[in-house]
Amino acid sequence: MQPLLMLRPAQHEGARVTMRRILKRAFFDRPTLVVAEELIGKFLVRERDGVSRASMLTEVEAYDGPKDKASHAFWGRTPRNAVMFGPAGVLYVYFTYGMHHMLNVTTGPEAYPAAILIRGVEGISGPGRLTKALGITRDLDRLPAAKATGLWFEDSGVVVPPRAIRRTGRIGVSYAGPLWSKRRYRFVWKA
DNA sequence: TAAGTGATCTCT
DNA sequence: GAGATCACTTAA
Repeated sequence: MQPLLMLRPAQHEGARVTMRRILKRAFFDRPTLVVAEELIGKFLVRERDGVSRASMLTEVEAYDGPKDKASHAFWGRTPRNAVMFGPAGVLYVYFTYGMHHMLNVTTGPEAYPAAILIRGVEGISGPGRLTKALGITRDLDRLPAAKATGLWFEDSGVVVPPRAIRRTGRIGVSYAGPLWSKRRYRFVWKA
């Protein structure tokens, strides 16, 4: 049986008292690709009006370092992307295509620009649809991923076998050239 | 396959 | 301020 079917968000609600393990900054303060792969199978928890919803992560993309041509940080620090240059475990939410909010979480050490784009959770695929479904806007930009923020990451207890995670090139970044767009920086839980 | 939408950034 | 661009979605 697939782990995906063994523990669903609804069941997590009942198990939280003994299982809650919010991912701390130290989890994100590691190499971006490592964090990205380990995020698969973790919970993304969104709390609004006292109601929390946990969604299991199924798809993420890494944007790693100043040399990553597909990264917002490649052209240097700007007001928008400054948070990528800061400490790990901070939310980076930006608006694009005139209609979509994109949710990212920063990784790696201070001054090293990197973040992970949250592309999908169980039942929702596509980064724009995800933020719309969970009510994520730029109000959350620059805030730490923590309970006080209303958005955080949590260990689920699910162990995703490495062979269940497919690595592919990143989506929509062909402008960065084949070297960077084809790098296997996208992690997808192949259920 | 292309329209839609608006913030962001790079020029003037 | 103008113009180009954009880590996307949807309808066709």
